[in-house]
Amino acid sequence: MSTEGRAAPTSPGPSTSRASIADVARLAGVAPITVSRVANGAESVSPATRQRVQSAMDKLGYAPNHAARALRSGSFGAIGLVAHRLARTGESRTVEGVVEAARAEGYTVSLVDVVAPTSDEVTAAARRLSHQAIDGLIIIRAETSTPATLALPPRLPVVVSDSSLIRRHAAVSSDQVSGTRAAVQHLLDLGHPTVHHLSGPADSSPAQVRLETWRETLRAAGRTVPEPWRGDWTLQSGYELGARIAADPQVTAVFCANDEMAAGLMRSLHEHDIAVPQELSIVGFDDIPVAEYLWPPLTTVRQDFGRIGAELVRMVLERLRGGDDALARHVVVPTTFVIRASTAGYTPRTRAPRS
Amino acid sequence: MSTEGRAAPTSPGPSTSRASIADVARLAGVAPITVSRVANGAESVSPATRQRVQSAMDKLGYAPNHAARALRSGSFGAIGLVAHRLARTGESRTVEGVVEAARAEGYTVSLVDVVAPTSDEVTAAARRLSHQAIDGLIIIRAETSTPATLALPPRLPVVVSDSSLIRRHAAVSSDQVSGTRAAVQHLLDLGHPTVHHLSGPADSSPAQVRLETWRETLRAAGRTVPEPWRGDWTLQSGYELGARIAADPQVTAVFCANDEMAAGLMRSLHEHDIAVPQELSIVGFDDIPVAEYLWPPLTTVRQDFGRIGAELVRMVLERLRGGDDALARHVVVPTTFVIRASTAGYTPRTRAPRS
DNA sequence: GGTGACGTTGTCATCGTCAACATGACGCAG
DNA sequence: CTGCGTCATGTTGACGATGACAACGTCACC
Repeated sequence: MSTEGRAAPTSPGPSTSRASIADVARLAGVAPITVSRVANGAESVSPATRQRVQSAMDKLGYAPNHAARALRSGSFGAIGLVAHRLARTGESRTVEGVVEAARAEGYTVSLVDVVAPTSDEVTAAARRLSHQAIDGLIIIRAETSTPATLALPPRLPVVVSDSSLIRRHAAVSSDQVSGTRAAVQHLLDLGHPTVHHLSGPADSSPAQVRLETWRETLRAAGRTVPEPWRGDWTLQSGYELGARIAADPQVTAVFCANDEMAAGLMRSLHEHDIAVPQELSIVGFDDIPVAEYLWPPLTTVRQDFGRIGAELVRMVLERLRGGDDALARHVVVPTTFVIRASTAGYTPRTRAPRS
Repeated sequence: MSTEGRAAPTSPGPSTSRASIADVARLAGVAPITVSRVANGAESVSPATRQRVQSAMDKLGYAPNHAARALRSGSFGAIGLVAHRLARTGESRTVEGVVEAARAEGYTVSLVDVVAPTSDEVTAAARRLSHQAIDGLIIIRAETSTPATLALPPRLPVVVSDSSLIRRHAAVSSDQVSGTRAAVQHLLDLGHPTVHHLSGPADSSPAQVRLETWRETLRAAGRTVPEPWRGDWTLQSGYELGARIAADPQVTAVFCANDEMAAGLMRSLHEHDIAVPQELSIVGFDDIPVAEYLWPPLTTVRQDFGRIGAELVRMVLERLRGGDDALARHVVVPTTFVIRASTAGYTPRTRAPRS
């Protein structure tokens, strides 16, 4: 009497008490292990038994309990992903790349975001995730200005993208240097005396790289390096700085650290009646979908975010399975310089800006 | 001799054999349950013991095994999320909303995408997820044209967004009807004899709603209903259809089913030398960040994707905890009509299009 | 000094699955 | 008819954490 039937769901959480392997076994009149064998493609089960088990499973709507399976096997089939502001173009496309690559490998992705890209926040997020069930961890654009050591669970494979953590962890990054160089050189080749820069926020590692490379390229060409303007990646910041850029007739070429700021800038120049590219050339970065359809179509540096995502997954899984330390620690994904119509040969700006 | 020490990690997967609660207990000289108590904020543990356990945990880098915890408690602390083409604006912003809301509730999000928004694909994705450890499921924009029943695990709370599955599952959707009506009415109020429509793909439920509402609004106003153009949400499709729209001098007002297509269209009209809004008024849908910075700034219907994401999470958790069936089955999130500069009063188009 | 209350810590059992080993049935060669 | 291999199926136990309950020590109070 005491062992008969299933106990009422008194103790465990308010969970969905789904059918377990034992229920199926009872209904099919077999041992639990047989059900397990059927559920897993299985080795040697007679067709008759298999059939009986199968219909019992269907009848009860049985789905294997992943927690139990993970507990038993020690692996979860999931990769953790920490991102910041994931609705932004680069982020969301990288996330998409990660998710697609993970799916191809039979993994799902556990996503958490951080409110601010500080070291503490990322640590907290990683901890939150490691309390979750994950086999590896990907951190996208951890724009920590203070690269304190992240307190991560030991033995958890970690791969980061474009961040100041590159030195401490395996990493995937875009070839920002080549992209930036191509962009700046393109403008110089067009005859512009120098190239101004609308940079990203100071705490962003990619922004720093683009800024540095821009500076170096100008220096290498023996040009004067003007003071850069500091934006925050948003369209609005590009738009607002546009007023200052319009007011300075020295500026004939601007390399923007991303396409959004370039778009905001172009809009502002429109309003100030400055013709792009006749009076002022603009280059962006990222190649967001709308870049090609702006007016004029934006010359920019294309990043292959999908590939970055795929590489991130590949590296995590490599570490997961191999365990070897002889693995590549840093993969660089090439960028492509795309010339459209927002750049043109140098001509001095003559017209006074309209206020 | 046989029972002493831990067995070499022969049997279970190649997993990271992290320290277990037993290891910590041994090191601290206490029982496992005490470690458990310390790990969980705990009730009654003496400061001395707590301290000892804490340092043992730190020393071993202990992190609780979530699989075991989930197995015991029956809940996973994770919400499954199925999305399609998640790098698109609406999708990525909704995902961001979901992730933020989930974090606030202490949940993480398990993300999978589907290659195509078919019923089969979504079912497969959901199954893949339910093999994962999730407590509830959110399906974003399942644009199934054939709303066959999804074969989902029983008792798994499911909430969908903007899809043809609305009838079968709890749902959150934008108030597309009001938004569309406001957009079309705005153009009619400006004196345009009728309003053309650049619609989304036929298999998209939101596209259908916008199309239907546009049609009804025109009918209610007693206007002729022109044949709609069919796009596929992309900038490119808007751009390509732009040639035809430019060629038809009857067209003076176009309601586009999303901002991307509107942007593509505007670019095309630029090239055909048709002035927006003087000769042709355009309204978009979504209010993507760049909409405000296009030239001219785009009049559009703003969707509150963040709120949609938050509502999705709220409804899933409600179902998860309450279990009551007396819960709201359908939440509508308001849209906002944002008037900018891409619409103007009606004037007949006189100039012949260029080419 | 004995008794009970309380606060701390431990024992046992359990969640669902699956690897390892054990058992049983059957067939076939010698 | 015996012995052994083969295949299908069953039994046992362990993965790690933790709820229920028990046991222990300490202290206050009568």
